[in-house]
Amino acid sequence: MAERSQYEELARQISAIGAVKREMARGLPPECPPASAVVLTLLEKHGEMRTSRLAELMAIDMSVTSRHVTHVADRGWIERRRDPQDGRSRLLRISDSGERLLAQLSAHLVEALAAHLHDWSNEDVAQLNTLLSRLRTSFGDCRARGGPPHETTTTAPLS
Amino acid sequence: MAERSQYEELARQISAIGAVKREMARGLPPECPPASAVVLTLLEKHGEMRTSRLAELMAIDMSVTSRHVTHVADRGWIERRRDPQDGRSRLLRISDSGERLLAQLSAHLVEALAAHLHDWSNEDVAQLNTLLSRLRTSFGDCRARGGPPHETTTTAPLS
DNA sequence: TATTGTTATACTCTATAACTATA
DNA sequence: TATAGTTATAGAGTATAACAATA
Repeated sequence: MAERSQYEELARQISAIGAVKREMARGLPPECPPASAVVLTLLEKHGEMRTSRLAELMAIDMSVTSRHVTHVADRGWIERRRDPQDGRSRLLRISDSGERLLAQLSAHLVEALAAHLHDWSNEDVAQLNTLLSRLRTSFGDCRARGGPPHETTTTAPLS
Repeated sequence: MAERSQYEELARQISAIGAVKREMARGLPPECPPASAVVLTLLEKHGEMRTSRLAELMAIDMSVTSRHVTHVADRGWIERRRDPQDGRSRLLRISDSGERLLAQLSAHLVEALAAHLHDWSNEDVAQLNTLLSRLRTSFGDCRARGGPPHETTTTAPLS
């Protein structure tokens, strides 16, 4: 159990992380807001999935997810088809065009992060990733109750 | 220097932390959006300051800061006066009413965090705070070039 | 002329609720 | 009746640009 002042500090840090987020979002291609990049990233990483699953991974309401999906689908970056086993569901898959865009986004992202985090070791970044993943899990990942804990983490859980 | 996949994972984590942020914001009093809570927290912690300084600490544009300040000032939670030494500047100070509200907010926050993070040790939280602070510093704190690095951190830097 | 703060406008992201279509 | 997804509406947050007052 941590101390009160630590909790207050954590709240401040989380609140202030938005500035980093906005900085990372700078220089995205036109018509590709941050949320679109997230959609493409997740579809590329996890493969074809339903809209509801994507909403879980993004930890946002499905209504919002639906709008983001429409945005990227309208631009041909993903393909959207009916689930043959359930006519209500839609199956989402990244398209070739989306793959190309994502490769571009990823290159830009890595470049930006490498510039800012040049003095971070492999272990530093891994540790931050692990702690952030654990933080999200501790908060129940809010609405993301679908998958097992720590699913989005590539590093081992903190001992 | 970290690896590409770690950078991509970090971008995902930072993007997803918004869900935690929203969860923490739940249950705030009416007329007190998260940004107002941040304003009060910073004025209580750092004491009287100018609007431009507050904008630096919040890492947002001064135009946005001005709106947040007006919101809390309209509700009597802060006092706003002209700087006697520079008629252009405004000096901001938390009021008694603001102090009382902040105490309430803080209690609520600690309660929520304690509930979710009951299995986090003191050291876990401290480490996350340190890494987040360092992350913000590495990103230049964006527009917060005013103060020395790590100023908002209460814990020692990572060795 | 430069700086501090304010206001107007526009954009992104989010949630709730009402709705359609399918199970 | 319940569920997957869509759309309408509203609210919070942010940035840019134009502006006022002061230095």
